[in-house]
Amino acid sequence: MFKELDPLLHSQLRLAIMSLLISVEEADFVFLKEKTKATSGNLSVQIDKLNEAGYIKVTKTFQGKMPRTICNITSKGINAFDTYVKNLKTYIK
Amino acid sequence: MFKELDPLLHSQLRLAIMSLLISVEEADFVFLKEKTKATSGNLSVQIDKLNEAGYIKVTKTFQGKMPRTICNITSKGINAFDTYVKNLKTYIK
DNA sequence: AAAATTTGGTTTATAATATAAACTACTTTA
DNA sequence: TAAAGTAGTTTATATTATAAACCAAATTTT
Repeated sequence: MFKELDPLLHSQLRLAIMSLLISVEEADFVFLKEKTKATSGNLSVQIDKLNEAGYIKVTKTFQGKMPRTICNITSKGINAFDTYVKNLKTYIK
Repeated sequence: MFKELDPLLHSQLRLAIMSLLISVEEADFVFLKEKTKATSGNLSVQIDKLNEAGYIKVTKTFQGKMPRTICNITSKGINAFDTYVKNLKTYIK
């Protein structure tokens, strides 16, 4: 019947982040913030959660003198996203 | 870009309830409980929320001597569900 | 016919989550 | 050098989801 929905992905902002990362393979904090229209605080927290779950990889560098946070999706993340979408379809079909 | 997801529908259990009601047009508490595998308490609360939003109509009757709670989806509910699905696709496409 | 169990729920307490607001540290501009 | 901007993080709070406890009536068991 209905499949379980990964609670980590069943969140509007985290899903948006993953959706972006799956298509671009690399995005920084500013880019994600613009695209998702999220506040910095919310974005920061949700990036952390995805990172801790191993769904994305976060690299903190400096662009000249300014900090820069780069995110990439991992294969684990791609997998989780695909499964989430598959399971979601049991609800909306 | 990404469309807003109705928070009332972006919940695993409420989405499952709506998904069921959209296909059967009438279901009682026991049926919904079986199909969703939810606990009674959780189901009771979520039915209330959908009812208060006007997404479903709840009718409490008696089946012989036992109480029976019947739920139907409303046209407002059908609309909200359709919009939710449409908006969701901006994330998973 | 009591006692125990089941049915069909509701209410309440608690844990988890999302989000905004406040803050930090540094840089650039006036 | 003071004000404003950038790129975030931390913390506090409001919301949500969920489970546990409860209730009233019906049914079954002993």
